[in-house]
Amino acid sequence: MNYWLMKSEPSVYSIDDLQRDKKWYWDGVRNYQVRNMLRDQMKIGDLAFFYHSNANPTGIAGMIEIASEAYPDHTAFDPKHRYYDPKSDPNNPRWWMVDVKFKQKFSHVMTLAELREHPQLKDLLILRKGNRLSITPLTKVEWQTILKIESAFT
DNA sequence: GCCAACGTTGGC
DNA sequence: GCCAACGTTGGC
Repeated sequence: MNYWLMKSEPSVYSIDDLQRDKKWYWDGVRNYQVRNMLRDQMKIGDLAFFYHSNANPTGIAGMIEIASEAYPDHTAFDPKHRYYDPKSDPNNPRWWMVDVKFKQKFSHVMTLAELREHPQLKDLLILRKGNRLSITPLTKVEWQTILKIESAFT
């Protein structure tokens, strides 16, 4: 069982969209480091926080579950799609995606400033300067700390 | 909108 | 293989 944090711009796809859809595919990963984690380490049943980036407010908006093994990201094959990549060959796909399921929407968006207040989260990758990976792993302690912060609001 | 940080591209 | 130029991410 692994724990993740997955970023999405809510203007593209938000926790509310996933709550409506129940289950969706996580497309658009176009970074090799993220691709490798998604393809090689993500397992069905892993849990992830859904993070809203480039938003107001930005922060953790809810919890989701990985619902499939990785499979080829078909949006890379579609010339009309915003995530099209001519270098991804259907016979040897460069980019991969997983399915995700809605679990829970947080009572509030947990901002970076709020996360920074907790010493247990000092090594959280998204708090590190310059970290731009759209998917990052969390330790179990980090995962539980964030859940505990959230539960204090409910 | 600004800009720091980082990834990718391509000339050499 | 180096590295400058360029593009993208994402907080603020």
